[in-house]
Amino acid sequence: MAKFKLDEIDHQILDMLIENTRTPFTDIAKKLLISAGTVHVRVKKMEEAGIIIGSSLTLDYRKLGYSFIAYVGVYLQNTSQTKFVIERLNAIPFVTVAHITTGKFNIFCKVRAKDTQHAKEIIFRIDDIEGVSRTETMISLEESINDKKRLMHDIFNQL
Amino acid sequence: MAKFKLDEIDHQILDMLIENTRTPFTDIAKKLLISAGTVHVRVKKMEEAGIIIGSSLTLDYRKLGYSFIAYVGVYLQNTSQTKFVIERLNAIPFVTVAHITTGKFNIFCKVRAKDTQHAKEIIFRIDDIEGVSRTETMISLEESINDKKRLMHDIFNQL
DNA sequence: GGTGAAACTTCTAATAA
DNA sequence: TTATTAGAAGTTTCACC
Repeated sequence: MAKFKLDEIDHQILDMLIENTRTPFTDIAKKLLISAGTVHVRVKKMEEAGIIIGSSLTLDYRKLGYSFIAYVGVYLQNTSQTKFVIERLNAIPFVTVAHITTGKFNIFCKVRAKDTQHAKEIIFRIDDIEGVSRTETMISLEESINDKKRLMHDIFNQL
Repeated sequence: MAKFKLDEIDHQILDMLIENTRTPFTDIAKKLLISAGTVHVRVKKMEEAGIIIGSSLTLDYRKLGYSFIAYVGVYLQNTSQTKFVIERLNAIPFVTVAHITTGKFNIFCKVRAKDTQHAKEIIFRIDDIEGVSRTETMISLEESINDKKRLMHDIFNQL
């Protein structure tokens, strides 16, 4: 995967858009002392380059009644079953993230649920997938850090 | 945390905006056979209710040279150190997520890095935090599932 | 609640520098 | 690459259902 070169202006534009996707280009232009047209052209280029994949809303799932987060480590009987198990995981509602991993677990996933009862149902469905030998659940008591914006800063402040 | 009641229209609006935050309200209105003003008012209400917290860009960090993802389980010497350790974690660049958890680990975090060398530096910084007894790293070989959009569907298709 | 239209703001593409 | 500009498009408000 090729590394794409962004300059300071691109960085600032991304910074403002990461904070709020709907920031008007005119506002960005004013702040960076460039024209709105330039902002438009640069954003378009970053989209074409595939740097900007898309945009999404951040919702408060707790307010929708979904306050429960757990990470579930999955042990497989055999790694050849990985692809199959991922497919099955993908079909289980409320499994929002899954990674194939090295280390302790073969697959590692994130579950969002209403409460412990609801989470139990989801985790049991994971346990029941053919090829899963056992799972280990880590319940989140608090999401203490979750900061996309800072990652951008970290990337740009690297030497 | 109170549960907020969203109707089918709100749901559809969120669905379209989760897919692309910049979807014009006029497009949404056309599709849902309501007026753009209504879309505007409903979005504003969801923002005021705190359901919509904000919006953010989705970037391809691999294209920026950051292809490495790892999850790090942190064991503490004593849970009373949790708050302190979280603060320290927050000061380490490229630690993008951290949860306080029950189960195996006391704290669980996600690291985004350039490569294994870079990741090593970050993980060593985590190991060095006072109060951390040891860590366990799970390297992501593949992010197989990561779907916010589906979560919304799951929530709305619940009985 | 919702609508439709007016007033206002922003976007976008073409042209020019 | 960037700036300007002007027409197109989108947003937001408001009087009225």
